[in-house]
Amino acid sequence: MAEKALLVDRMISDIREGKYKPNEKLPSENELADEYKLPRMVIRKVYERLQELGYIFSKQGKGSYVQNRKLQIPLILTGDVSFSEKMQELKHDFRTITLACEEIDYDSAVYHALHADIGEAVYKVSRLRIVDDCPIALHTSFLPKSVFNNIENEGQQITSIFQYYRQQGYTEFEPMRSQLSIVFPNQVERELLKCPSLVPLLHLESGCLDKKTGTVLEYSRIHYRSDCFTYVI
Amino acid sequence: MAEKALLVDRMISDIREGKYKPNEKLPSENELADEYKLPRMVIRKVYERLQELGYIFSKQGKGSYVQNRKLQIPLILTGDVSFSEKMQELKHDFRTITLACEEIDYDSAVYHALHADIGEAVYKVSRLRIVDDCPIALHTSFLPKSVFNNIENEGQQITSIFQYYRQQGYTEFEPMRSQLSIVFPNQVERELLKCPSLVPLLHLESGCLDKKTGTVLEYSRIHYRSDCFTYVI
DNA sequence: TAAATCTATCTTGTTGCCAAGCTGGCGAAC
DNA sequence: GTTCGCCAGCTTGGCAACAAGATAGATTTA
Repeated sequence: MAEKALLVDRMISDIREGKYKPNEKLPSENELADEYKLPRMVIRKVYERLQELGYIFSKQGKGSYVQNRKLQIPLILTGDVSFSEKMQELKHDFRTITLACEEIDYDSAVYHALHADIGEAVYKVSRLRIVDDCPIALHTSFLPKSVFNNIENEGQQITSIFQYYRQQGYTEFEPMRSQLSIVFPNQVERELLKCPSLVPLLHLESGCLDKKTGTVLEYSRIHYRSDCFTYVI
Repeated sequence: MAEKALLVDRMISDIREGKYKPNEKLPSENELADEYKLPRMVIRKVYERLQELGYIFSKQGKGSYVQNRKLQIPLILTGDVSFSEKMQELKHDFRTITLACEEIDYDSAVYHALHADIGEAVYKVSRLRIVDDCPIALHTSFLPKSVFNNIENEGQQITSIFQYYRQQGYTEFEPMRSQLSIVFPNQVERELLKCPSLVPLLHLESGCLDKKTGTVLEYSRIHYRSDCFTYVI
């Protein structure tokens, strides 16, 4: 089965180097099987893997084709510039869809990060980041009602959290230490981000403090598609 | 085929939550197939996926078993503390194996990063980082001979690059801006890091300057196993 | 001639059967 | 009683034959 992994590596190199162009038809499974003297099932598994990694797509009865390459956006991970501002600087067609704004049940991890008590109301604001019509990040913010007391009405309108801070009178804020990890998308994330199951997501957990009072304004979890970004730290 | 992805998600949750303990035998393919009323091939694909993600292993004639979970090491990505020093602080059994120290042919990316001219000699030092007998990172440093003129003899002995800087008289240095991306391991990386093909690697590209003169001391590429770390930035 | 239909042959997708490996139990041999 | 060997029945692994979809060209039909 090492043959399979080797062939996958090779095909990915070929696609990245442009030996196969976007939308170009790849050799049929039988052709490749003959060429490499391997059973067709091995080639099938290679093609299935390439599909789930997002490099190709296959159509029954027709063949397998190279998928269009994704855009590569350089993204500054540190610093106190908001996501919206970062994107607009890069002159991409950027927009945000607010998926939900609702009060959540008690969750120890979230409440602990916000320094919130059990009784306190906390709102979850989920937003989908879309660049050039391609969903590229899922942004979930947790906001305490004690800090943003009209959140249930205003939450839907938020596109940039930093802008919202300023509207609420918090002009100087400070990002908290971020935790970064790599995960694979679950079903909901696969659907929202329109990505196959083997596209790793860069998961960033962070928060934001009010500089004056030290109050925790926000705790956030962001999932970035790792195939759309190069990150700068 | 959505059934497959769903089952994979579910089994991963079950394993992470400890519903299946390490080395515990999982239900046989036929048992699961009967339980979920799915063809055995679907279950087979689920188990194959879990294998390549490193969650389980299968033995022909015996069954499928839960893999021991990997250690989770919090790793500070920024800052000017060396990898060796970071590890020793965390009281892990840490060691480094130097795989190679050799002059490289001209490579535009490397030479550009080092501000080196075409004629100049550049050495590549490859090191494997091992924590608790588990290889967890592959560290490739590119060092110009003009800065480290006895590198061909001393390269094999380097375990900590920062220590080597100091030995060579560079006492104050400054990390350059790092680029971060997510990749899957190629064959060499799979073998060295002893990881299956679907463990994402966190690829960190960086460099180091001498603070006094501004000379580029080093350009480095590090591949971390993403399943062994949580990163702090 | 032109349009419709059929068919051969290519593609990817699916399935069921058999091979290979392991284990425990039964029974023959000593 | 003990040991060895055989075999039935489980496991995972692999493959070949078949199904289903697409298409181009020949054939039929109006």
